[in-house]
Amino acid sequence: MDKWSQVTLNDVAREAGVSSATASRALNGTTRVRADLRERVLAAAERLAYTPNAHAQALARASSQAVGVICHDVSDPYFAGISGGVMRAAAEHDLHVIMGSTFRDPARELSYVSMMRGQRVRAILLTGSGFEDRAWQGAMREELARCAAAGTRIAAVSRHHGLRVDSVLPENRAGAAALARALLGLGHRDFAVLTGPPVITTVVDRLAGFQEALAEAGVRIAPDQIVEGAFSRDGGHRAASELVARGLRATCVFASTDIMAVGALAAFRDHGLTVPGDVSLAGFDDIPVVGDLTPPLTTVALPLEEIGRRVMALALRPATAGRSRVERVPGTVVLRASTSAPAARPRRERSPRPLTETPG
Amino acid sequence: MDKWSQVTLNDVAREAGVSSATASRALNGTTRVRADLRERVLAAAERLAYTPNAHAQALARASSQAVGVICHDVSDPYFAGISGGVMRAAAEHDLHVIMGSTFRDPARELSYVSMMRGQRVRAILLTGSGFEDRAWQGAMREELARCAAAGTRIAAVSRHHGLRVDSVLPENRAGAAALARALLGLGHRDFAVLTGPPVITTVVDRLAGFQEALAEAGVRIAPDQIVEGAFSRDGGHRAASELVARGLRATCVFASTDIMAVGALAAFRDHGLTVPGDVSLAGFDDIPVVGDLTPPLTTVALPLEEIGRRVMALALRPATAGRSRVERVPGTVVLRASTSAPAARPRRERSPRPLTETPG
DNA sequence: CTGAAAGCGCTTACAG
DNA sequence: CTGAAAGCGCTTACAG
Repeated sequence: MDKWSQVTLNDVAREAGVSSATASRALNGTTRVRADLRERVLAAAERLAYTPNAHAQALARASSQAVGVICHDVSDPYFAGISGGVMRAAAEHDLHVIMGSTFRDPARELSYVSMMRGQRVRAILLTGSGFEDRAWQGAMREELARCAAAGTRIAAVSRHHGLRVDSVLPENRAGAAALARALLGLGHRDFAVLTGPPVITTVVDRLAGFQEALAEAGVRIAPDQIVEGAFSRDGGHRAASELVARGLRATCVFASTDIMAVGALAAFRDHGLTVPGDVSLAGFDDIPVVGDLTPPLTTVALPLEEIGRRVMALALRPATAGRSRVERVPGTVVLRASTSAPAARPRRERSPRPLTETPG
Repeated sequence: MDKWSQVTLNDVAREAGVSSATASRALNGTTRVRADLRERVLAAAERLAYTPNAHAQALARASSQAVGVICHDVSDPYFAGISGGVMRAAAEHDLHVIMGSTFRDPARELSYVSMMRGQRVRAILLTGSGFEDRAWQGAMREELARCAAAGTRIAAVSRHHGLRVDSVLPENRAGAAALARALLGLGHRDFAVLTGPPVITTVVDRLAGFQEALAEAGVRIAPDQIVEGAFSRDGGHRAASELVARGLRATCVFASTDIMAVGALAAFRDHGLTVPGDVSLAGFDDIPVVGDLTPPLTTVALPLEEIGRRVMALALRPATAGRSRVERVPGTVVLRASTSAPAARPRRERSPRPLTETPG
C-alpha cells in the first residue's frame, strides 16, 4: 500500500538469480548478456510488473527522458495547435513532456525554466513569444546560461529579444506586411488595428510589419484607430467595441490575432455593423475555426502543428557553438469573405447603432 | 559545458562552510537551523544559482512533485479547456505537470500510465473518456492497481467502465436527454445524430441519453439517420455529408460533440441547406467558439476549466478505502439560434443541392 | 542545533 | 559475459 512496495531492480535480480548489474544490463540491452540469463531477467521483470524508477535512472545516468514546454496558455487555440505538434514529436522520440502555462506572467516563465532545470530535462521549449522587458531579459539570459552549462538545450518559437536561442520564427512582420498589401490591393486606405499587450514581441512585430507596408503605400493609421486589448476572444470584443466608441473611421480592421478577430466579429455584429459590408476584418494565425465563421475570416495562416514539430526538432539537434540557429516559417495570406473592397457609399451608412445597446 | 558542471548541494555546503545535512535543512526549512548558518547557506545557494536536482530529491524522499495528465489530444478544444483548468490548479499547488496525448490509441494510454508510474508521480489524471474494450480494461485495471500499490493517486474525467477510479463525471447521459427534451419542445419529431467512435464511453452515453428521452416521447431515430464519424471538425463535416447523401429526413440533427457540429454546420451550408431554416443543429460541450458561429449553436454547456480543476482536486485528496468517489457535473442546455421549430413547409424544399457540387 | 553515515534505486567503470 | 563496488545528489534517522 505504501511507496515502499515498489518493485525494484534488486527484486527482479533476486527473482532471476543474478546480480543487479546483470539485471540492469539485460533490461537495457546495453551490454551483451548470456541469452538464458537475459530471458530469466526479462521474465522476472514481467512477472513482477517491474517499472524502473525514472528518478533513479536519471540520477545514475545524469540525464532524463523529459523535455519541458512552456507556453502562455494551453487552452488558447494558438498554443493548443503548437502543443499538438510538440506532443506528436515527443511521442515519436519517446520523450516525456513537462508542460507549464505561464498565463503570460514573465516571472512564472522564469520559475518554470528553473524548475525544469531542476528536473534536468533534455531540452526546454519556449513556445510563447518573448517579453520586451529589459529586467526580464537579463534574468532569463542568466537562467538560460545555467541551462546551457547543464547541457539542457533551449529552443524557442517566436522572437525572444536579446536571448539568442535557437528559434523557429513565424514571419510575423513579413506576414503582416503581406496582409497589409493584400488589403491595400482590395482598395482600402483607412485602417484600424486591434493589438495586444505591447510587451509581447509578436504584437510588436505584427503591428510594425503592417504599418510598414502601409507606409510604403503612403498610408498611415491614425493613433486613435489603434486599440490595445487582451489576447483573447473577449479582449477582441472589448477592443472592437472601444474602436466603435471612438468612432470607427476605418474601412478595414486588422486584429493581430485570430482569437481577437473572433471577438471583434461578434462585437461588430452586436453594434449592427456587417462584415465586410460595413467594415472588413482580418486576423492572423488561421486557428482552426476561423474558416467556419460567417463570414470566414481573412488571415495569415501559420502551420501551427508544424511549428511545434520543428521547435522540438531544433531542440533535439545538438547545440552549435557560437551563434544560434534560426528557422523562419512564412505565413500565408488567406483571403476569405471577411474582407472585400471598401464600400463606395458615404460614411454615414457605416455608422454604428447607438452605444446604449448592450453588446453580446 | 557538460552535465557535470551542475552545482550540487555539496558545493553550496562547502561554500557556506557547513555540512550538506545542514545545507539541506536550511534550504528546506524542515528543521531549526541556527540563524547565521541558514543565512550563509541561503546566500551561498543564491550566489551559486543552486537548483536542487529534482531526481535526487524524488529518490531520497520517495515521492515527487509531479502529476501526470493523459488526454486524447491537447489541440482539441475540449481537452484544451480541461487542460487549462488542470494547469491552473497545478500552478496553485506547485505541482509539475507531465502531459501525454494518446491520440485515442488505447495502447498509448496504457504505456503513458506505466511511464508515469516510473516517474513516481503523485497522481495521474485520465481526462479522456474510457474505452469500451474488455481487454484494454483488464490491462488498465492491472496497471492502476500497481499505481495504487505505489501510492500514486488516480482520478478520471468521464466514465471509465470497470475501472472504479475517483471520477468527475460530466452528465453526458442526462445532458443529452435534457437536450432531446428541449428539441422535442421546439416541435421536432424527426431526428438524426452524428456520433463518434462507439468505443468511447462518452459517445455511448450521449447517444443513449438522447435516444432515451426521445423514446419517452415515443420518438425513435431511424438507424440510417445515425452516422458515425471522427471526433473532429472534418469528421463532423464528412458525417453530415454522408447524412445528406443518405437522404436527410430529419428536421433536427444532434452532433454528439461541438467540434463535429462545427463541421456539420459547414457541410450543410456547402450542400445549400440553411440552419435552422432547413434543418436545426445542436452540439454538446459548449467549446469557446460555438457561440460566435452563424447561427450560434445550441449545445449542452460543460464547465471545462472547472472540470479540470476538480479532477485535480480529487486526485489531491487522499484515497478513500474501498469505494471510489464520484462527482457529477451537470450540463446546461443552451438554446441558441441554430435550433428552431421545424419548418412547416413540405420536405421537398429542404432537399439538398445535387451532390456533384464540391463541399468546402 | 549539527554532522557523519546510511540509504533512496539505478548505472557503469573496474576487475575478474 | 558477470559481479562487487562506487557513485549519481539528495534526505533523514541516529548520535552527539
